[in-house]
Amino acid sequence: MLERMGPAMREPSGPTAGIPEPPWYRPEAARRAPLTREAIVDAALSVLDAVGMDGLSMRRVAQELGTGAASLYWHVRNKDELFQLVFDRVTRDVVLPEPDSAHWQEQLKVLGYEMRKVLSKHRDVARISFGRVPTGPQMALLTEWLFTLLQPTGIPDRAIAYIGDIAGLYVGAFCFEESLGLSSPTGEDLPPEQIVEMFRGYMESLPAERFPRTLASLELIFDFNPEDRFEFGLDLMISGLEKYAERASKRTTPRK
Amino acid sequence: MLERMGPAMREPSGPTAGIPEPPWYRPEAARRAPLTREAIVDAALSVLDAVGMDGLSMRRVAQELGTGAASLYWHVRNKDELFQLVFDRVTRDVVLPEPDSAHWQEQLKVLGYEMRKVLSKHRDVARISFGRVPTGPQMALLTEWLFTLLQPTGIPDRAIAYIGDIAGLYVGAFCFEESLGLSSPTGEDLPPEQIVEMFRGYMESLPAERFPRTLASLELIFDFNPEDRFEFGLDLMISGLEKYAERASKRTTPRK
DNA sequence: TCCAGTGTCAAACAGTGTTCGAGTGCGGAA
DNA sequence: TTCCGCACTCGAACACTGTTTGACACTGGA
Repeated sequence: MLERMGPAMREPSGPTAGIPEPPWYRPEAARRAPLTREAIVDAALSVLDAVGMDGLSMRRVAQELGTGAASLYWHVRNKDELFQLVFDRVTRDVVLPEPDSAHWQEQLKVLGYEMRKVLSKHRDVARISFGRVPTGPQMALLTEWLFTLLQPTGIPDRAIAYIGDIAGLYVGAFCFEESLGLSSPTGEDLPPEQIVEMFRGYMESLPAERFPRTLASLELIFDFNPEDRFEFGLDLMISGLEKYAERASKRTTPRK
Repeated sequence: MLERMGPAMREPSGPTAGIPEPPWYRPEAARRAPLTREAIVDAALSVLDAVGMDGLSMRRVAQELGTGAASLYWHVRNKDELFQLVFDRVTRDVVLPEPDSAHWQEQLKVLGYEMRKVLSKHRDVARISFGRVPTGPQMALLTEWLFTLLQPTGIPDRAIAYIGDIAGLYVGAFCFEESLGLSSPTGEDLPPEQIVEMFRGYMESLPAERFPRTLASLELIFDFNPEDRFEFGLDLMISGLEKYAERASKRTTPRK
């Protein structure tokens, strides 16, 4: 007695149920793309956009592909590797301008914005990216680009090596926090504006004699403009770097 | 027929098994501290140190307290609130020096180190902290401290409001990444030095004609000295801030 | 003596990542 | 043509997870 049916007979029940289909008509194969790493990453990205990182389960990704969770494990070692693949796929989209050392400040800023754009393109990708290093060609290209851009400015190599790391950390962290939104400290999930209101109410209740400056600047503290804040951080790092460049150029062309 | 036994009879099996104990001798009550929010947070911290954030489950925390998971939910809304409580508890330990505007650079650095110290005291706390805002008195004190320290330097209020945010982001992100360690891009878990070796091997295999600078600086790129890197980032932000202070002091006491 | 309220907790629920092993179809060798 | 091994699929199961339910115990006050 046959317990398992061939693919042609595994059709949804209906008026044609039980009637075998001709062997050359294989609806499953036609309906879905072949199961490859690429296809799985695509599916994972759709799921991510639809339900976010917390909602993404192997079963959900498999469902997107019209198959079962176990099938994914032939192509992917585990969920973490899948996330890494998603991350690698997404970071492929970073495009770097031709390095121009004369305008290194602007170009660093462009890099920052570019990374932010890419991390914000798909939901929760920033969260996935965090604590993950882009391995592969993309990282190599970026490293070379950074050195090409900054070496002529006199910034020491060690600082260049560090800045790549730290800028990545900053942009990643910023986007991560942004994508998380703020969560209620009491654990319930409330609309964000209500949470902000909670915070604000608490801050306003502080005793004026102990917190005069905080209270006077409440407007600024609660004026969350992500664009400004992001740019401020970038500017901070870039003008920090300028010191290295200046010091180096002074050494090269002393004016004394 | 009694299906449930009283606490005095739920003793571990052994030679005394089955023999009732006098009612005034209640070993459970004596053995464990009363179940309070404080006690739960304590237990969570021990569990965290023992098995890390991924290993921490409500059942595990309950076990630490000699009870069941359900009991925790009377005191704590959910796991997320428990994490927030742990975070609040840990950040209470941040101590700030008396603000001294004449040495604001050093003091900002001290703040950075202090935050890093606190986040590194317990395992995975940095991970928990991320995307979480310290609410409550600690945040208020820190905000007031920052304004007190920086307003006399001429740094504009808006920049002060931003820097608190961004510095927190930086330190949190740094410790987070540090606490994660690096994870293999293929998802298997390997000893860190082996992963570094993988990366390095890949980088060394790059074609020399396209990646001359990267290859020349490989030593620097793979010289991961966390202390240096952390300090570099702090310095970057602080010297970035100095520009604001300089500009402001020039405006106040013009030398032209 | 009763009662309301605070607190406890076994059992169950719906979900997770991952593994196992039986089963499939296909390319190529015999 | 027959057969075999291999790449691949996937239902079922395992050992977990966070959280809810509802019955129960205990305590202080009326």
